[in-house]
Amino acid sequence: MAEDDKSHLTLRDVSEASGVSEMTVSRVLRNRGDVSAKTRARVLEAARRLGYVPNKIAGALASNRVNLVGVVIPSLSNFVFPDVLTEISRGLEETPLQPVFGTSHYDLEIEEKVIYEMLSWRPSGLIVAGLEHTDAARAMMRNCGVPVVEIMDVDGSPVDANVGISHRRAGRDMARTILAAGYRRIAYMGTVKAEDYRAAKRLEGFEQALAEAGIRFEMREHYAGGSDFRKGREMAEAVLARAPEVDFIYCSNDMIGAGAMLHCLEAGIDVPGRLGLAGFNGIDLLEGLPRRLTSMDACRAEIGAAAARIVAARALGEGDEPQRIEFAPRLIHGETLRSR
Amino acid sequence: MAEDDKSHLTLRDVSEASGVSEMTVSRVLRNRGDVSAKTRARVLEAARRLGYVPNKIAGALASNRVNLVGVVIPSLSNFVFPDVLTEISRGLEETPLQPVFGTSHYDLEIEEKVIYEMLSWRPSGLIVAGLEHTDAARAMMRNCGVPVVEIMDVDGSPVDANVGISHRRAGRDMARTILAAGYRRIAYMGTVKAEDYRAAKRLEGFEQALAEAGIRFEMREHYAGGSDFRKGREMAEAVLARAPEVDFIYCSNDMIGAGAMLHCLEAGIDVPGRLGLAGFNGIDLLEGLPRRLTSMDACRAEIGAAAARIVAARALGEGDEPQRIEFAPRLIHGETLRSR
DNA sequence: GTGAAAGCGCTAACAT
DNA sequence: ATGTTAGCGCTTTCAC
Repeated sequence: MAEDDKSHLTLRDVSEASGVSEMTVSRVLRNRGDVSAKTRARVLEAARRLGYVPNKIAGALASNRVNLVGVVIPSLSNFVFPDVLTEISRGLEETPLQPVFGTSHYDLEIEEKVIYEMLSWRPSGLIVAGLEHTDAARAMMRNCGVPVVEIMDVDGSPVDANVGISHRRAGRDMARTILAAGYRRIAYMGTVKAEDYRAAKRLEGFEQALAEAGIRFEMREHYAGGSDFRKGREMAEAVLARAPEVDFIYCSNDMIGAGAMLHCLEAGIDVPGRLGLAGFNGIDLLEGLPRRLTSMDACRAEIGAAAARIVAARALGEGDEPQRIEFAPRLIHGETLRSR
Repeated sequence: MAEDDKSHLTLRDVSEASGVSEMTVSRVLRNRGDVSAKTRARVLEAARRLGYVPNKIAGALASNRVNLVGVVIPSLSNFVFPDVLTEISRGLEETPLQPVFGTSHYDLEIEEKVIYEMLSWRPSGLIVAGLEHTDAARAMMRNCGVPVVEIMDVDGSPVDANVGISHRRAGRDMARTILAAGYRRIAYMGTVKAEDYRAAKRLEGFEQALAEAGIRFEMREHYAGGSDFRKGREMAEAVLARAPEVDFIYCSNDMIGAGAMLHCLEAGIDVPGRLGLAGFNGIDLLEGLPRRLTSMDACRAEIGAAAARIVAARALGEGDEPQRIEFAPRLIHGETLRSR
């Protein structure tokens, strides 16, 4: 392996190996312009033989085109976001665009840094979860010159395009459904994370609908950290111990909702007769639990797909997608809400 | 906003706005070399005022340094990988390196393309799940000139560094544990995906240990697609209908293991007395199910952290990490294996 | 159909 | 402590 000492092959190496000018080699490798079949074959053969991998850094600088789409989400350890990412990737598959992910850990300062990092690569577009950002982040997004889509949430003022659901409305609708089913003594179990703006909006909408019916939460139980079955169990137990009159627990997400359900079934509590339960997100992985949890679909697949379409359309100048899309969260009428 | 028509600000703009040479502006923005406090302040002020975002494409080309680490995994819709990603990110946090993710959908051809794409950005390192790759992919990784860490699995020949567990051994150990507990009529439930090499290796190790005890599977039930509770339930039901004598079901992952458990409990089957169950991965989100599933920890947090350390050490030329690490998968002795 | 020249926005290396 | 020069590896543009 007495190769040259330079760490990477360049177009020039392929040019020399094939006896074709750099320019034509470049054309062949990008499938651009007319190149005779013979030349093309010579070039491809040389490139393959050498194991040439084009340098996109140089290409991007020269062409001022970077086929990357930055995607900024709060976290990966939450069913919701991998789903959205998967859908965004799928939506970008038929385009030259490639998603690049970054996470903010539900921290707007970190989010600002991540957005800055992403923009410094001059991507063709940006997809960011949520409508809450630092002023600096908002300014960057406004001035970056590429399409920006804020996703998941529509309750607020987007910088540019926006695709999501109204979490306030999701909370309100769920409350009305629960009230219509006859439940009256309602408790809440949710995260304490003030930075989970969407959960907070759902709660707000929920409380508003309760207020309209002249009702207030019997109690609210908060938790920190990740969401799992165990936490849901423990919290449900605590709620029922402290407020045994409660006849419904509204949970900020499906994991703790499912945990609560497991606790209740084990404790011999009649669900949904004596106690109703609801979560949020419509996690289908949970199908197969003893009872199907009543929940609300966050439309994350649709949101990811739509965001990908909008970015692709704007970045590639094709089609013209609507720039504001609000999906209607669909109630998933499981078996933890009595149907009356 | 009658700004200039050029889409992005350059160093030159900041230079002109601050009356400092481009070079010094560059130094300030990178915290390199000595710059007087006064000049530094002037530059920073101008940069902030203009909203300048450096162009990393140009910087990378000029410096021949790209602080990106490519991470290639099969899928995001599988608990395992988000976990590993999170740990890799965390491990890279204190370094200038940034992870960039790509998924192969368990397809080696796609994996090859993703690796090619990643390498074309000239990253500082590469982390790839698994030891199975196309020849072309292997060649690229061997010649790319940056550290490559293959993770998750150690049963095979790595191109460069390697961190993982032996899935063959994991399967063998689990089989021995099960046999030691007195189970003899064993069935398998797992994916048909031939591309899930690690699951296949576990199965292989498991069968080998069975063979050593003169035992063969009573039956094997395969499924396609994602893993969820429902699938585990349905398959367990099918297994027990067709082979009622079975006293243990070994499941290729925790999700279907948990589904099987839920089915058995509901069907009034004594677990683990009449029937034992085991999965793989040690998914802690599942804690809180009616029974704790016996499983095996895949050490994914340790693997992610170690891979990050190796890449960082090699890319930044600090420390010297071992280049081959095999973790020992730890048995999680749940409540679905009788302890005798 | 092919090639030569210029330059993308930065940074390394060398002045001063 | 600050400035000048050259050039990273490609693509654009224009000439042939």
